[in-house]
Amino acid sequence: MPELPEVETTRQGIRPHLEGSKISQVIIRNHSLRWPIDADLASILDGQTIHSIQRRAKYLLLHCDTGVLLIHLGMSGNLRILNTADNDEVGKHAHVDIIVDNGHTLRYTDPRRFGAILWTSEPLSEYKLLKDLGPEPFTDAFNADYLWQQCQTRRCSIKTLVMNGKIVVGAGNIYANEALFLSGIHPSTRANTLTLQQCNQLVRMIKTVLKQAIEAGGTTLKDFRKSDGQPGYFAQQLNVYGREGDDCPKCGSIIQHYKEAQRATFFCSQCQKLTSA
DNA sequence: AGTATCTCCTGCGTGC
DNA sequence: TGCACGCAGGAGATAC
Repeated sequence: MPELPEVETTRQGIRPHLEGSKISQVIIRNHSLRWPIDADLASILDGQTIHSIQRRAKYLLLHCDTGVLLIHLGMSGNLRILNTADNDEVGKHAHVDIIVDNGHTLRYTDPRRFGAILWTSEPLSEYKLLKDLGPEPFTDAFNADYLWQQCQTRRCSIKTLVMNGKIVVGAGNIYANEALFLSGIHPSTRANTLTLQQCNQLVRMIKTVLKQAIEAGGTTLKDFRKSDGQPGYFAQQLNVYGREGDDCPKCGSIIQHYKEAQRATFFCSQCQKLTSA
């Protein structure tokens, strides 16, 4: 399941093959993603140059001549770089091919179709899906004071808060679990009861765990593959996520599992005490 | 404004 | 072996 590290890994993988290239053909086999793909997308993109590929939250942004192509991988989306000449077998869920003039094809595959491919020619700062997003986790804007301020007016659990893209982007379920474990904070702790010191620790751990995951090439649980088809290796570094019943790597207690706001939540009851309800 | 719930979809694991 | 079923999950939409 692609979270920020997986999206960033994908960006780094596809960028060298696409930046500066010109789109020569777009094949859309299935328009039905989370939102329907623009019926005119193929003709809009035809002949445009991909100038740069950036990332905002979990959106990949392909800056073209007259606008930006936004790609979200959803739950099961995946981008691969293929050699156009190879004529690779088109899988059941290979919904879109973007063929460029340097011999490469960008193929979007997404079994669950929770992802999105959207076109916009308006400034990104005004684009609906991006304008209300919180800071990127690696920027200085995401710091202890900021998080603590955000916590003050909210009674939701700290795990829910951290996963809220309006607070900070990129901390999905896996990494929220991991960062809370490394911070020694119980996932159900009410946000407005966190101390500044806890916020400081949590901010540092979110940055740390996301950075380590990017360095490992992302987390491959079921279906994530990097753009070259290889899995990421961060799953081997997970302390609590998916490890219900295992020994806590810090203290040896048993890792617990429950649902917090509909999401699978893992923690160590010794290392992550609930300080207040 | 903040929070909880619903929703999209397919593949996989489980139990019979 | 096969089927029915439940579940996972990012994040926008919707209802309080």
